[in-house]
Amino acid sequence: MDTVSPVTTAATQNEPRGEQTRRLIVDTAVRLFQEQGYDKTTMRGIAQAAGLSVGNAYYYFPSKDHLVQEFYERIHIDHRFAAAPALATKTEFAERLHAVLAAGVDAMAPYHGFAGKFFRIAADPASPLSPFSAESTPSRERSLSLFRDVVDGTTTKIDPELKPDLPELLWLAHLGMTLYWVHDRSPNQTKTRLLVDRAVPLIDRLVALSKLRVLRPVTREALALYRTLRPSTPSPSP
Amino acid sequence: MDTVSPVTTAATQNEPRGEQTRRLIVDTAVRLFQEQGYDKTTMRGIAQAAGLSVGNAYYYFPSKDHLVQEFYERIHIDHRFAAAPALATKTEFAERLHAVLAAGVDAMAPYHGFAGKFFRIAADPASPLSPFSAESTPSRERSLSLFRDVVDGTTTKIDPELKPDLPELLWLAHLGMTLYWVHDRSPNQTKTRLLVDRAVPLIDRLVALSKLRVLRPVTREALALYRTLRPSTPSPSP
DNA sequence: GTCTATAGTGGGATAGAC
DNA sequence: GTCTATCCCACTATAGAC
Repeated sequence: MDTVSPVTTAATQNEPRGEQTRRLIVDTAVRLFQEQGYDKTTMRGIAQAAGLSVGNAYYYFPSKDHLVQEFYERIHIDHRFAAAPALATKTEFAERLHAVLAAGVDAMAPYHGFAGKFFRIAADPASPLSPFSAESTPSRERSLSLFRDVVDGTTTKIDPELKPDLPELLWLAHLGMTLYWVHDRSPNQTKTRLLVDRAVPLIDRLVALSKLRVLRPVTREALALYRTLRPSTPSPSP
Repeated sequence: MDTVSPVTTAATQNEPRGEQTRRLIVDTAVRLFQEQGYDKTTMRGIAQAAGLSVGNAYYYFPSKDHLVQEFYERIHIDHRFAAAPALATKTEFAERLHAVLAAGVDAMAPYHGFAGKFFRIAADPASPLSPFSAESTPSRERSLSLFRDVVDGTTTKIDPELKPDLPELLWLAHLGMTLYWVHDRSPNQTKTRLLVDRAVPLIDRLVALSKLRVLRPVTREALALYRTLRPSTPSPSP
């Protein structure tokens, strides 16, 4: 319901020179995006509100789109924060997964209003902001580690054939959930929350069933296919 | 390998006046997009190359983005065309589905170069070009009908509980395939084609297995969840 | 209803002085 | 690192020709 966000971007002590300016720009941008939406917030507006020149903003961020990447950062921090307690205490796979996904929805909630806009940006595979791009490897890696944590920290028995790929598969599921969330117009994103509540037990059951004799060949083939076709680590841009 | 495209946009006989201009604009735009990409093609450029004024282009298309919607149209026509023979002759579910998906990849192939750009546009849920928007209902409906055709025309026995939702599910799978295709940098989109070749038998087996006793509850729950959460028909914009 | 010409607005991005 | 000035382009407005 209310925000989980602990992201106060203070701590302005003993900092590399431009770091303060950088933060000032991001803070202002984030605020304006929330107040007026992505499109109506102009670079001029951001610069003015921050008491800087436009050129200066571009000194730190090569494009307006790049300011969006800062959201990923902040959302991820909130996400980890909100998921931490459950990851530290729960041991069952389903519980851990549910906690992380639900925490994800909570972390994103404050930005739902203009989520479509930054989703639009992320959707372009040529964009450095695509979740699959080389440039976003660090943030992707951080996000992935959450799901590694889900898998590694559980006492639930998991098919050893599936286990190595499971974190990445869950991360993709999380991406899918986000895709649904972006399109979810229900109040407070109730439908996405319902999706999490009901999809997690399903996934849990599927993971359990994957060892089943009748399903074994299908599981094997699906996994093999995934390994063949999964996006390879992108080479850094030239 | 080579293009299937039969879309010669001729047939310029006895046509409502503006229809020719409209087509001229689209043809020019498509050509320029292919030659120089979406971003580098300007409205000025399109107008000039077509021998028209900018204002005239805007008379027919409210925005540059709207020109992209014409692609969907053309791709769909090519798609139907390429899929038609198989749909008329094959009777097995897997064969029919494979034909339609493979035809889809072929139909999109000529535009892969800048697919990311028009995908970016479609990704914004607020955009009228989103595949889920009210404004694109006709094109979505046309696309859906292809998959209805796949299901209705098969002699393969399909679980009656699944059958009514299957076309929409396949359409979503097609969307997913497109998402993969957009990110597929392999030459001639080999990986997407491989995905189709290997995913279709998997889907086929899953559809067959869905009746299985052990799986029945999972199938039921998954379907129920899908029905609850699937995007409702969007209300027309105010 | 179709089309031209022209002038103007606003905003993303850049060059180059300081 | 910061600023000012400038460019380019999507898009709008308008006034009028066919």
